[in-house]
Amino acid sequence: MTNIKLSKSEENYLKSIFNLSEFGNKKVSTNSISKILNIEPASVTDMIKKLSKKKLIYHERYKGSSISKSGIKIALQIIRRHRLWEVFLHDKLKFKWDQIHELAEELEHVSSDNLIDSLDKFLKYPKIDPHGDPIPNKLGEIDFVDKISIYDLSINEKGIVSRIINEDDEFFNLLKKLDIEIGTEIKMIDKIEYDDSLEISINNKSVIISKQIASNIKITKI
Amino acid sequence: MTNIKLSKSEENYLKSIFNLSEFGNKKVSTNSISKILNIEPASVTDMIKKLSKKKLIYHERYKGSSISKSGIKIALQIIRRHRLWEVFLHDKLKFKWDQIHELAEELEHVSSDNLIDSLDKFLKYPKIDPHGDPIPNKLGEIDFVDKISIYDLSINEKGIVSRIINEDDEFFNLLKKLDIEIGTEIKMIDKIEYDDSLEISINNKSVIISKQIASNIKITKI
DNA sequence: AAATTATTTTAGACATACCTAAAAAAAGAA
DNA sequence: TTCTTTTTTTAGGTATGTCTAAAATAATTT
Repeated sequence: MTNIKLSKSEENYLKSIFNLSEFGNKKVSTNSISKILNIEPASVTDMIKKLSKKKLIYHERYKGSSISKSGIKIALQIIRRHRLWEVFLHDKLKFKWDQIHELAEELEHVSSDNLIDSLDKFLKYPKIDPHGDPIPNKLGEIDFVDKISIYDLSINEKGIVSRIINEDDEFFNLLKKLDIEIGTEIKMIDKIEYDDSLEISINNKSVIISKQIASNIKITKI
Repeated sequence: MTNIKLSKSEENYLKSIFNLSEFGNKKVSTNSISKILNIEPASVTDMIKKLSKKKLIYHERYKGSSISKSGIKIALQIIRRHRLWEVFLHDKLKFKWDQIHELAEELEHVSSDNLIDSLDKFLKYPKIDPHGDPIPNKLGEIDFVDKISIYDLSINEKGIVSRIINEDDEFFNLLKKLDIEIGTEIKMIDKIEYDDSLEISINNKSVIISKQIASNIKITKI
């Protein structure tokens, strides 16, 4: 493996490009990278040239960028590091759910394979992070689990909360109040056509959640 | 507290200057910093100017630098972070003794008070790192323990290994073979005048260690 | 005390990763 | 299709942290 050590910036760009590309399937515009990283488009163009030269992405002038095989491989390792640190921060250091992302963003750039593999072992090889996102293994492989919208449950069907998409503070507090977190069992009681809200049961208590909340929660059927 | 966020480089310089200054008591030469950090003296001069402007050190042209009160405060926090990560790497991730320094060197620059305090709690507020060096608390206070040379034990007196100074691989392997690590109980059996070697007892087995080895091991009497 | 050597600083460069302003190309609207 | 708007790139600039070569100062030797 050609293991060139990337700078923190290069890693951040590569991760963003990977995320925007939907697993390498879509071309990514310069502007979209600019927006995600909060860096001016002109600077993004500079970095695109740099990553292209390293064959981590392909780029055609004025036509957007796509991530290469080796780019994907590296991006998955960065994501692996990020998510393992998130598990550590949440499960071991007892950080709240909405505080771990920022810290993991720093820790992910401390990149020793040895360190990450030991951390993985220490955490007992977790498959998902505290947001319900899957953690790539050493080889970059991901266990895909069928995640469906909460809407896809029929009346009286049950599911387990497996991913919570939104990350802001208010949303987090709301979910806490509702006793919803990753792993929570949910049963569909009723679908209210009028405003697309849902009546669901959590720990045998029935609550009504709005369309907006429901659409940010993914589940796996059981 | 004026909490200016320092760059990784600035932190490394400050830590080195603190270490060279013997707790702020000695002036530090540009050349000594240069040697420790493996950076040319000209570059060190540049950084000295920068840290002076921030009042973290004092500097008189051609006369050396000394670290300020606020510089010491920050240096101790960097050292705290470093040593806590070392405990984590050693005790939790099971890294060997001689591998932890390098990794902690990276992790120490991820500087969130919240993170470090949580790590401290998770590790149950350790007082010393795996090398036996004391860990400053949140306020920068250090528990000084009387560390004496192994030579100061009289015949039949006992002590606990509390610090191992040297860090190279060979020395580490030697100590492992002798079953000596931080916390090991040692009893003085005999002092051999001829070559200043010592006969000591470790776990009831008697061994002879050379002057060179003995001088790199500190103990506390019990 | 003068000469030599060592240390420290200045001066001028360079790479990285940003920026702004303006030009070039592509996309959308009239 | 031509005009307008949006996107992307180029050109030139800045701060950080490093470098080398040369000058200034301090320390040591003769």
